[in-house]
Amino acid sequence: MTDAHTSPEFVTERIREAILSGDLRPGEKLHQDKLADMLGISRTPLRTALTALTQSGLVSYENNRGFYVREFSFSDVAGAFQVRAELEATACRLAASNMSEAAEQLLFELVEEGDRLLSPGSLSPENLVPYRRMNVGFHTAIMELAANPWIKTFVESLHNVPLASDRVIMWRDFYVIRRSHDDHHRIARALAKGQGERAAAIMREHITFALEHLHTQLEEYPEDFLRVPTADALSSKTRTRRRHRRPAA
Amino acid sequence: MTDAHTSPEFVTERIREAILSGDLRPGEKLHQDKLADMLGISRTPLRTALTALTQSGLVSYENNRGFYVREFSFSDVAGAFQVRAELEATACRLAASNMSEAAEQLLFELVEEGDRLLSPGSLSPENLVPYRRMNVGFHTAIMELAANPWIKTFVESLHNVPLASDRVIMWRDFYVIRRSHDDHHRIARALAKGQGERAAAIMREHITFALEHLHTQLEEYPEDFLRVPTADALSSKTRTRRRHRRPAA
DNA sequence: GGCGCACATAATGTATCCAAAATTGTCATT
DNA sequence: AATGACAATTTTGGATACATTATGTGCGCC
Repeated sequence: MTDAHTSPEFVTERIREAILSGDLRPGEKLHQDKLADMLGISRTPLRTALTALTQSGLVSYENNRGFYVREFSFSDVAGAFQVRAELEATACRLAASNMSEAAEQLLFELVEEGDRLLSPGSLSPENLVPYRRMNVGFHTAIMELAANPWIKTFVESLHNVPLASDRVIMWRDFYVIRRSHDDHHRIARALAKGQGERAAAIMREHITFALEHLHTQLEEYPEDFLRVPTADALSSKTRTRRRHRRPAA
Repeated sequence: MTDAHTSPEFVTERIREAILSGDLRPGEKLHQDKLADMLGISRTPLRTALTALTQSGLVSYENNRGFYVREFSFSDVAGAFQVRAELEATACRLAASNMSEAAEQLLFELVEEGDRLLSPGSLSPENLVPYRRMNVGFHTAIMELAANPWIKTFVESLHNVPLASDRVIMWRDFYVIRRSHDDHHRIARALAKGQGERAAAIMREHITFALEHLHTQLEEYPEDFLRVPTADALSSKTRTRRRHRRPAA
């Protein structure tokens, strides 16, 4: 079991994963009875999960017509990168004024961790998850140093936009990764020296380029991004709940 | 009546108003039974409203302990202004590339409307609401011209931070308003000429100054911001629903 | 007299039930 | 055969009942 304590919390995460991973397809109707059955809960907690997801933008809702997996256009994705670039650039600017010994050290440790993972000259599949963790950690650390909770909040919600999340990255071309991690180096150094504006500029470009690169990748290898939904990804491990049954007819 | 069609939508708005206006005080416990009774609905739609408000940040929630009106520190408010300044500045930069005849005209009409309202040399109380509408309209128009839905989404959610919303403004000093509206003039002109970077700079300062001014106002006239909750602001106009009652006690 | 445990109470969380709305399918009419 | 109205069915929305978790109180024990 995960450490989510109440079922809405739990199933929210579950459904979010299903949507981001493509198991639930954009536009698909989220049938309350069926979903509740699959997840082994009743409709009440499911509905709270769905309204939460609606607010966070992953799900759309129409009055008396129910919930649907929200569809994102490429322009939505592009917009998410644009805003993320600005927000994280701002985070750099702010973080520069809040640097401490400990903060500096944390950033450099993360960067070194990245160096270790990339040192073989390629990113092996088993290092992919650690690298992603390092990457998320680096960006998160800066947003926390910025000491402005809104930045982190909004960036997190942008990570809910399917292709804008860090789960899709460009592992095809090692040079791109290396260069991207080089940005991390420079950002860390700039922050350590209190060069907030410089760090911001590098960060803006760091993210802007990621969008550009995603765009070219999408055109060259579109199949990489069309996830085929696995059959019954949502069926719960717990026995499927026995539903109310009328005595007889 | 508002045009909210379903009861969660309706009561969400109702509770949001109550919180932003100060009728529900920061930190106050949101008792489900009592609130549902006051609003004349059952706990089910109330809970969906509360989870929605939780997601949008106005309400906090603890597992099995219920909902509370979220408390904001001044630093939260300041952070909201900071981020809003960046987001709306970005909106200007983007809008500059999307200007059309109609867009230009819309902005100038809004600015002229503001001129009319300020022409008496002071802002009379009955013009306060129209001026606020004009102001919101102006900022919204630019965000829409930016054609990046995330900006508008996030800025709207920042307006949920009590003192960061446009409902609190500095009507004490007419010169401040006049100068603020002068910013609108310059922003409109800059955008019309395609000077995105200039518009962005003005907008950033426009909002940054609003924070600074709020800060000084808070120190000088703190009583203006301590709203005394009206006795039973939430009791519904419709007859209060008769709740389940135990036989006797 | 203070601390802690146990029970009572109250409030939250979830399931079920009922009502209202929407969708679908059928039939009659043109 | 196509279209529109109407009925049947499905599905959602809301209310209530039930279960579970927190909390407050009192009693006993140390």
